[in-house]
Amino acid sequence: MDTQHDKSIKRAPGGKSGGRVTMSTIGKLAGVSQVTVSRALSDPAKVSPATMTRIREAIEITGFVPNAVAGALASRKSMLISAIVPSITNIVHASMVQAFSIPMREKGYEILLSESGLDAENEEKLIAAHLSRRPDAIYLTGIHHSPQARKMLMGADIPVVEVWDLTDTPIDICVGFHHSQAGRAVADFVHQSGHKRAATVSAGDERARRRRDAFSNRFADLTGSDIPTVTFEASASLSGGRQALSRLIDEDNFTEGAIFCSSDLLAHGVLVEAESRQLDIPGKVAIIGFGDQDFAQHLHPALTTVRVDRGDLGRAAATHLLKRIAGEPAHNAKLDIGFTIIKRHTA
Amino acid sequence: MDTQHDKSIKRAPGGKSGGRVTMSTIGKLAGVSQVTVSRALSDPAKVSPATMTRIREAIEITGFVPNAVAGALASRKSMLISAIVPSITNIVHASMVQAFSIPMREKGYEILLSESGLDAENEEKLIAAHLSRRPDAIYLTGIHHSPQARKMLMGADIPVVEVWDLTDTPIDICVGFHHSQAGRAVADFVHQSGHKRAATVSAGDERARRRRDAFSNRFADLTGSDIPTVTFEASASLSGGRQALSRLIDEDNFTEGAIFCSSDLLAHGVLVEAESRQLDIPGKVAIIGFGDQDFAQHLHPALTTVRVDRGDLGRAAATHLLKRIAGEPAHNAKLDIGFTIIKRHTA
DNA sequence: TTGTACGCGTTATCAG
DNA sequence: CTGATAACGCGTACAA
Repeated sequence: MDTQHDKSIKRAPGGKSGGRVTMSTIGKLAGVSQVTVSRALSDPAKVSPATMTRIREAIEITGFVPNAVAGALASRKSMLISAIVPSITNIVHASMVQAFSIPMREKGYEILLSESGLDAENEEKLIAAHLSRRPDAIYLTGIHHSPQARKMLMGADIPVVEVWDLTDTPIDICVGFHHSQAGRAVADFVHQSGHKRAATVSAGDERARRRRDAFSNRFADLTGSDIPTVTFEASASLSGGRQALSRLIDEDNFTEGAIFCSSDLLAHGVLVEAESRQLDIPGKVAIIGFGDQDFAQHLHPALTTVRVDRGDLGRAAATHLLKRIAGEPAHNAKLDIGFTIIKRHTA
Repeated sequence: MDTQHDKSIKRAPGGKSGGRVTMSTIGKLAGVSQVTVSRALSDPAKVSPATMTRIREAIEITGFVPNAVAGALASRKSMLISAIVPSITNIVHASMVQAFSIPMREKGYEILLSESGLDAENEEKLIAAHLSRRPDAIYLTGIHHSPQARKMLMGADIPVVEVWDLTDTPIDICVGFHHSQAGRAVADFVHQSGHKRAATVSAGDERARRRRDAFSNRFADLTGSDIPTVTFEASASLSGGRQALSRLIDEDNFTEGAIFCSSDLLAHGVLVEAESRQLDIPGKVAIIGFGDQDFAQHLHPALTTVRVDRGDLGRAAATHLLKRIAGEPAHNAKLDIGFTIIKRHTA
């Protein structure tokens, strides 16, 4: 169709008006070669102050912005980090990548961010798309990836950090905590608080289920009781929590015991519903959330929950990745960031 | 004499197993040239089924992932969209880019996302960094950018969409609403509800201030009263809201009237503090938030607030950008997405 | 349907 | 300190 555009560009090695401005353009203006411009930008100490000045001026008047695409191709370094998270609107993951991004950005890396929606198949496609941009490293959420994804990852030959979970067989680096451990710890906690019954309210994602199951199994071992559960396939919401408690009460006749929720949001919903039913908290019904979000401590009564330091986690992921990028062959590194049960007033 | 390809492959220094696999590699394996591989990938219909199969096999066994960096350089299309938001952990912006990303991703675009932290100088650096990767378009938050940033943006000659605010002089496309209009509307609303006094609790960012000032000016015009205010330079938080009300009461002797907060989070804090002081809501103290976040409707009493449809906004931004990318010369497009006051039980 | 030649805008490697 | 020249891996004419 419009070959005019192409032509004008091909023809433009000398032209500049509106045409692309490259290092050659700058060089011409400053009376040096393109290579010198490149050096001036990457290592100013290697060019004479005089030419440096002229180059600066040329850049200033043209508004030249170096083409990092060409740079990446030539140097085989993209200064790009690929990151894949389940959802960017989920504060858990948003705050982890945020913490992760800061040190990376300081080192000159940019972040290519995509959302997998917790779908392994979709994640695989995203990994392929990201890998095609030749990132210098990749940040993944969780430890479960399709076989094909793993293969591509290994083949890419770049550092990989898997966060928010732990495994004995990481692709490369792994920074997180054991979700099942957290579930068991909560079970022990509520059992020691004297509760004889328990229930769970959980989102459908794999890690939430793992916490829930670990909790249920441990609590069952401890008390012999069976543990009713409400699971959402959709994403967690406050109203979901309210409905969950209603179902627990109306369908499972659960009117006394501890309720372990897979997120503070769900816990908040359960709390709201419990209050509207004027249940005694934590006397008869105890509620435990997960995540220790900002609002948790301000609810009435303040929410007992499980805290994982997402800032630390993200920073640790960055630190380890940076080391690997720098050449340190720290394969199969595992870092357990742990968790803390924050006892407040709902349990 | 241009046997570059052969040379480069033979030359592969340290030639080990993990040598880079390119389209040439695939071509060799499939018995075709590099171009045919390129075509097979971009337009399968243009190669014979037989070669297509052989190429597929070669790709399969090598785990080849096309190099989009080289592709972008050659085609002058990066299929990359640059996005700059104040903060990724702010649900307002996270949900807008999320909505924006979906249609973009569907069209094959990837998102390069960075956080400016509401700092214009930092934003300028980010814009430069992003522009160096030659994105096909750019998504910016807000309408205030440094002169240098504007210059670079104009020079980049790519579609630009500015969201979450409105101006008569957009760089290119603009999708948002008038913050001052929202502030005035809230002033009218509380005035009509019969309040004779008002106060504001606001974060320090420019748009929040604009809403606050419009509110204050209008309310002052309407009632002649002066409007005490608490402003945070730090990011808004629930505890900030609590402190704000304390200050309003203790320092400004504000015990009756409407309080317009710059976010639901701050409003929640004010609400919590008001309840702990057992103030009559909305009888004596009315509280209006901003954002209509998920939790707003579930608070007790449910929070009256201002809603802006961020999903619509993000999608609209994507739609318009896509059109511009497709060649539509819709310069200086403005789209007012509007806002709604959601009356609930705090005002 | 397939291939050749070349350019995209840098960095890397040598020379000078 | 500066400059040729060759990659980097792919798309885009144009030919065959």
